[in-house]
Amino acid sequence: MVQTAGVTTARAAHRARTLADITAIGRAHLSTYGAAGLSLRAVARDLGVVSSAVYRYVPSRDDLLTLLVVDAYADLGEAARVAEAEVPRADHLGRWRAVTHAVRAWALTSPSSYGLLFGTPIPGYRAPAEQTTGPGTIVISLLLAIAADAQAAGAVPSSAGGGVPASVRRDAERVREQFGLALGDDMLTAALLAWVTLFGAVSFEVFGQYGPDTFSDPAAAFDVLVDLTAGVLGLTQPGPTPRGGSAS
Amino acid sequence: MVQTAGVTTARAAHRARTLADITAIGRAHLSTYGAAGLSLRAVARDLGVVSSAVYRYVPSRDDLLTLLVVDAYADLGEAARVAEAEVPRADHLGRWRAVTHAVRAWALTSPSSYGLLFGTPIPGYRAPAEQTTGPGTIVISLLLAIAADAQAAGAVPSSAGGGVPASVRRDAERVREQFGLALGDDMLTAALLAWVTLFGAVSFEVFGQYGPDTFSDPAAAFDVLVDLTAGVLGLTQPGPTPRGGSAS
DNA sequence: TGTACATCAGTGAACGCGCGTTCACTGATGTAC
DNA sequence: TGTACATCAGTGAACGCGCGTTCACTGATGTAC
Repeated sequence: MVQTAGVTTARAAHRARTLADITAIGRAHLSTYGAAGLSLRAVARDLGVVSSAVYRYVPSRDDLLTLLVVDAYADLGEAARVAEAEVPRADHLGRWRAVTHAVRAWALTSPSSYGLLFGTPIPGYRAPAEQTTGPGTIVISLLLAIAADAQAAGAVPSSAGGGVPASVRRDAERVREQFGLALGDDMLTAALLAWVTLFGAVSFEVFGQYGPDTFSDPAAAFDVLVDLTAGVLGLTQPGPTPRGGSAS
Repeated sequence: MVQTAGVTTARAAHRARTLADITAIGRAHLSTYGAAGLSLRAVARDLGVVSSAVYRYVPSRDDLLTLLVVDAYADLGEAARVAEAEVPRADHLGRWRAVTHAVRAWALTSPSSYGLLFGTPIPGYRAPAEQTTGPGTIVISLLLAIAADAQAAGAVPSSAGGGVPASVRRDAERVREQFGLALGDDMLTAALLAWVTLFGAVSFEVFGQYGPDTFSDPAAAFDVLVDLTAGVLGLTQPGPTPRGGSAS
């Protein structure tokens, strides 16, 4: 049985299970009716319970949405983390591919959850930052860590033709502090490009924005994009074990 | 007064105006209630008319959505076309910037229309391809035309590290035929990257996916991304008038 | 120019539906002594 | 181990609301002769 840590009464166990059921049903409804069509009454119906009963678990419809948002971020983050952890640390390109593939795979299996996180905002609903920033930050953290490791190993990113304007350099400084990573401005803007491209590509595919017959093999097209952005980052094939690569 | 071509009775003029009013109200409601919350009754109320009256103009709720989709695509396409037309033909980078800036500007002024086109699909609604493919294809056409001109003028795009797989090469061939443009595989994949990045960046900004304080000047960050992708395409500053650039 | 008929815009009532949320309640589970 | 009380899960009725769509209708506008 599912149990939370520590002492667990039958009541607490039941409560945890019911809450998990509600989340699961909510996620299913999300894909059928969309976020705007998510309804506590319909969830109650599927749970086999009278509509007012779910108010014992979820204070309001918007709180159910928040539950689903947090759940989705955690799911996505976990998928990316696990995939990335399986690749040798020194294989930066491999780690990069692992994260991007994990994001795409997760999005394709949970398109509506993906839409909840990265699609059109729901009018009248605002995800509470306190519960959201933690799990919502995992993927970008992984990407930036890889970029930092690659830079330390000597990777040279492309730089923007026009140079990096002052305002963006200041923003970059803040990001460096927030994540505690030593990343050059060029590497950071290259990582920004890669991040944006990753989610742009996944959105196009998941939301059906490519024409219906544009790609016979969307996975292959995705790989081309990933490799192109990896090139901008200066990531290369594993290469001979780098012992003590010189960082600038 | 607004008139359609040819003979126009007072009734026809009134009809055209009312239909335009319905579209305008629909667009406004889109931003307030979202696509899923768009309601014929609410539109009728704002139009100052009983709910059944709008059925004289729009056969159903979904048809109103289609009206808005087509309207939005046309609007976006027109904005991009006008902006691009103002730049000298030989200034490929300038044309590229014009299109990307126009897309971003349009999205920021009409976020909900942008969301309708490029956000989460609406469950149970599928835009009819016949009415949609024409106007929905303008932006990518403009971008590909610029890429083709740049290639003809000798621009050298970056190529993907792993090479372009066979399936994508076949897809590329189909795109070349569809648009009637002579574009190398590398240039085409670079254009794909740029296209995806453009809409990825705009979506992140319009949908509020960047953290709240990530960019003090989002326009500057956008420019960095555009310049980076322009670099991948091999676009450069205008340069001396190219008379008779050698195309392969 | 004048009349007779056809077309169309808008009305008002009705259909059957679903929604979020509150409230007083019953009965089961948990806890303190 | 046994009892008395507190906590909690779930019920059922009710509130007031909005929705899409259909239908028979009135009265104004357009057209053919």
